[in-house]
Amino acid sequence: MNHLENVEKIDIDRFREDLISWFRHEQRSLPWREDQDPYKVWVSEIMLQQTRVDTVIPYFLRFMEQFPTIEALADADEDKVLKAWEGLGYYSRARNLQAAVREVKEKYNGVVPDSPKEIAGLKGVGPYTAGAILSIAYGIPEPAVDGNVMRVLSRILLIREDIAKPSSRRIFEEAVRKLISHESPSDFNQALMELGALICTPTSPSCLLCPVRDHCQAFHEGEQNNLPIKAKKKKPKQVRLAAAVAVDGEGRILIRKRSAEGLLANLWELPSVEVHHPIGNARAELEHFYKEAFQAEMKVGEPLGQIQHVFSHLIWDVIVYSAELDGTVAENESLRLVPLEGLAEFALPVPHQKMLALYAARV
DNA sequence: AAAACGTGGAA
DNA sequence: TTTCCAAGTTT
Repeated sequence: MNHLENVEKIDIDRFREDLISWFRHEQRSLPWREDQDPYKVWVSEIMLQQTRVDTVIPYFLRFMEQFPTIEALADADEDKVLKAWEGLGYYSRARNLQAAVREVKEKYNGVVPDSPKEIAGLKGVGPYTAGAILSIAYGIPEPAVDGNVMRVLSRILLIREDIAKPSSRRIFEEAVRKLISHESPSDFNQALMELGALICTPTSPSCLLCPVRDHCQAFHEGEQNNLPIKAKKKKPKQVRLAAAVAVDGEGRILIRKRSAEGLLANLWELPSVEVHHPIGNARAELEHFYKEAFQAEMKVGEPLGQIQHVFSHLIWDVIVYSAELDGTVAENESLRLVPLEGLAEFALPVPHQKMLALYAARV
């Protein structure tokens, strides 16, 4: 099936003009739109991956204040970068961004490269982000196909591919290559995304306000509410955990740094163990775990409460206990005893913030 | 190709 | 309450 045949039905010159003209009048004022600094464009694009604009804004402002340049970010401690990212989610974005910035500093003399090959080779920069930086920062006519663009073009071009499939992106990239303005690639790409965010929304698109309604084949067919086609995602898996807020004689809480790989990599946490359903003597399992992992003798007290946290692919149900450490625990790079007030210095993921809130409510 | 990888807000 | 999602990338 040739998905691009409908491109031929578009009056491309008028489409570009209607779209870009709308964008120039109606675009939102956003912090990363104040200039075209490739570093700022880059940081904003990474933060915006799978994340709402309103969520990103305060993080972006703080991040640019703390790490204003490629040099500043390259020279920062990873712990500081993760702390700045705390609460944003998908933390590998932060670690990959810093790794990539360090590569730009060393290999490209601190200048974000402007070739598709070089920029796509950077950690955390996939096909979307590469196209976004090239077009927005450098004015190069490359596709930047995100979820917005696939939704908008699936309607305008009446493309019935499942946009949840990895292979679909290629089809939309080919469409963009035919449609994109070579005079204003930045405005064109951003306009497609802005249209998706403001007008051509997932449910109940505002077709009556749409600047390119006349070009939209889904609107013409009355199909705008049936597109895009998108497969449902599967439900997250349930995981039951037991965690302890383990306090030593001086009121300090035992925290540890998570593994460098996988979920919440390199963030700090209250140590926890998975408890398997009916078996569970969670209290005994926790004491055993602390002894094995930290050589810590610990008396587990009463439950402080239970928290639930929903990730994209799993659900944590955590029973949280208070506990008292007997004697000393040897601190090291990834194991620390920290007073409650001192925890603000550490990057803790949201579920562990919730667990700590149960403890903080008692003291 | 499919699964891992976070979070908070909207429908 | 439940589902879906919001400017994706990596493995």
